[in-house]
Amino acid sequence: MTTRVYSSRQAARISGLSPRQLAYWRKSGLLAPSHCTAGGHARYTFTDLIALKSARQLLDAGVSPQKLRHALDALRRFLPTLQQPLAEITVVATGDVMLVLRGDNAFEALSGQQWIFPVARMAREIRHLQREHAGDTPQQGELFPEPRFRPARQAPVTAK
Amino acid sequence: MTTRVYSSRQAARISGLSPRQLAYWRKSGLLAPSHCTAGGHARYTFTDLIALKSARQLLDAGVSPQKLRHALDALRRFLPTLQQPLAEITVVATGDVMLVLRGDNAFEALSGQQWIFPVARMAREIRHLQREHAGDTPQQGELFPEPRFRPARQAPVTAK
DNA sequence: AAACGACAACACCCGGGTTTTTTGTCAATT
DNA sequence: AATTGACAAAAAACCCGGGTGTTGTCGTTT
Repeated sequence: MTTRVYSSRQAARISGLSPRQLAYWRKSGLLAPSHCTAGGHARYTFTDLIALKSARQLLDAGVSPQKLRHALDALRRFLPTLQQPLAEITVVATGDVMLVLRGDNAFEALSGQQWIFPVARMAREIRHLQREHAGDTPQQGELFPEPRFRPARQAPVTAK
Repeated sequence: MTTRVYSSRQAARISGLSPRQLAYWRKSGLLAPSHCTAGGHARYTFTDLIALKSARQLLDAGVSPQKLRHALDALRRFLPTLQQPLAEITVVATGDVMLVLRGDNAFEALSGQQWIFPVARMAREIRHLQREHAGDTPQQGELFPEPRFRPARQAPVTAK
């Protein structure tokens, strides 16, 4: 099967990024195309496009380019098997953070190797403790009333 | 059923916090016991203990006391039905963020009502795109090898 | 025992100014 | 058509004090 590739202009149009950004990102190593022609022209694969699109979403979410860079550096360092991190994992982000999710666990992409803590385990623990001591916990009607928040900024992501 | 309560000393021992902290937190309104004796002595319920234990974990995760305070203020403001937020919801955190999780969604406890994003939906979307273009994505052996982090830094690579 | 008050040490947050990064525009080159 | 290089503007990170919040310790009080 022939692997369809895209020129920088096409990649820019599809991802919503400027050609200039693609060029700079390529040169600086932030997000380089998987291939290039003999003449040195970029050739983006579909996977690359996913990464670019994800990057765009992260930027829109308020993540600064520098943080994105650091996060990607960290990810590449941690998980060398990932070719194009943004295309292969799930990331949540606001302006301040980038979290990498995997199953029950989550860790922070930015500040390096620090694990968060196992979400589900904690939840299970608490639930268990609560069951043991049923009757102590004040009954709460709605545990979580559908909170309606204003559609502020959108946050993005990517997945494997 | 009699509701078992705990003295401040007991609460401190169980939660791993210092009595001094409990006293200050109580006085400052960060995390006050649900009841107290006629003489003004604290009486922590089991639910309170869960909140205290959770607070401790958050501190251990690098959340500063001030951020914890702000987050709790925010949560109490957003979700007034919650008596003891830390005991009734799931929170993940690193030093920089606190996320409140609920089903597929997540929002940030600190900076207010900003939604992060629908994890599952995005994941589905991307996966769908990839299926359409199957054959393009280079196959990766282990998608996610158990990562063990090394506390070392190294220079980022520049792409050709 | 527990709470309170006062003091001190320490960590953290906020604001302003400086330095670095990122991006746009415009040739020049391949 | 795409990349490169040079320059400038904009944006973000960084550094550094000063003020505030937290916590430990030690008496005193309830």
